[in-house]
Amino acid sequence: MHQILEQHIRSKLGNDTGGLEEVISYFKPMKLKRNEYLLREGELCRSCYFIVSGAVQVFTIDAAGNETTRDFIFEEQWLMEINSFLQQVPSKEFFRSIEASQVLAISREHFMELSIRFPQFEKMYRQILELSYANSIYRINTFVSMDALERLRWMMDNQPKLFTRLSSKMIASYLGISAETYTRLKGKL
Amino acid sequence: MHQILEQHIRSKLGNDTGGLEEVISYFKPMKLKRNEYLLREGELCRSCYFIVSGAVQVFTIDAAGNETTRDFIFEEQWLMEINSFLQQVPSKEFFRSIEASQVLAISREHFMELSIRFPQFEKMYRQILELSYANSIYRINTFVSMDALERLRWMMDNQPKLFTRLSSKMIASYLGISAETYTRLKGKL
DNA sequence: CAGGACTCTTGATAAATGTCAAGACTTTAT
DNA sequence: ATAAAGTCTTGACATTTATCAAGAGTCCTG
Repeated sequence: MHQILEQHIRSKLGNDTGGLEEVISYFKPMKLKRNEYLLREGELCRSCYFIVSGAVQVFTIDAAGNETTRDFIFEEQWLMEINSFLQQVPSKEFFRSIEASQVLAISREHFMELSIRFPQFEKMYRQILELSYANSIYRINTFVSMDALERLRWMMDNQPKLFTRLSSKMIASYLGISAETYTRLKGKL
Repeated sequence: MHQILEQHIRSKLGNDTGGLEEVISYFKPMKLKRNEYLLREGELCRSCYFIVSGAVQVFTIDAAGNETTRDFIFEEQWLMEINSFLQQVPSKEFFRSIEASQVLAISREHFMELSIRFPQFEKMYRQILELSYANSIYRINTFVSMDALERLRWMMDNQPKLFTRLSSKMIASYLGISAETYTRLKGKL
């Protein structure tokens, strides 16, 4: 598992990766079955996760018990509840595996230490923030301006891989619509 | 104008602000009347902006000509179209002043230079990214899971200041609903 | 392999929201 | 000061989407 993380970091930073072995040594491997929780609402997000294989759903549950999905995290992607992780306040989100997954976890304390000791680690963190933020802006703009059918078309055009890994229920939850509406929209395409 | 930026940076970084005067000297002042554009869809975002006074609307226009607002940026907040700024690809968003505003602008080239030469500048940039990203996540989660009335209630509870500065049309655009629906929802509260 | 849980679909109906039109009012520009 | 443009509201109606219910198929799990 650590080798995949090493390759990932090299692909982000190129060859200027002094101390990479030590950095990687702080990541602890975890194995998840399907439907295991990495984080629940109300808990503190104490770790940053790198998904080596598998997939994790990031979602909230509203007062009526409905799940809505903010994002899916697949292999070679990073995962944290940034507000809870940075401010150590209760998480608003759940993280749950939707496939058997291999994960590398680094504690908040080690993460902060590495950010200070290895400027290249901080640089990579900043790059991940930039990418995540840019993606979240796309999500806001598509979601606020489009109706359900347009959002589905947008998803098919821009994130077709999601359809190969996710159940209809998951896709509906990501689109912010009921499973029934999703079934009906599929019929229109 | 530069003094306000200086205070802002000190409030973010504390006293470890070596080189602050040089950093600030790269910011060029601009004055905007109401309804002037800082950025249009299709253009490259060549600058990062610090709003000294006034307010700017960040919005997109869809195929039907409808405007939807991603965010409002007020005094002492930062503004950029991050994807266009970093990748130098065409912007998807418009930036337009909704009040007469004073703005400090730093070019992409100077921004990159300062990030390399002044680690404290990069640190502040990272803090702004973290905050912006965390805010965008709240926006996604509230928007995807709530209906229009719930979103209005959320906005009144969490961002009451917006109602003191913005027209009904602006608020409706931020909530992702028509102006007529906004009028009717107000009647329910 | 048998039962139970879950998924997907379809129908009927209700609720939410958009669109179009019109009028009163306010702001802006000349 | 006045005309033009924009804002806010209300009504009528159409469209979109949710909710509830039921059934067929699938997948776990003991």
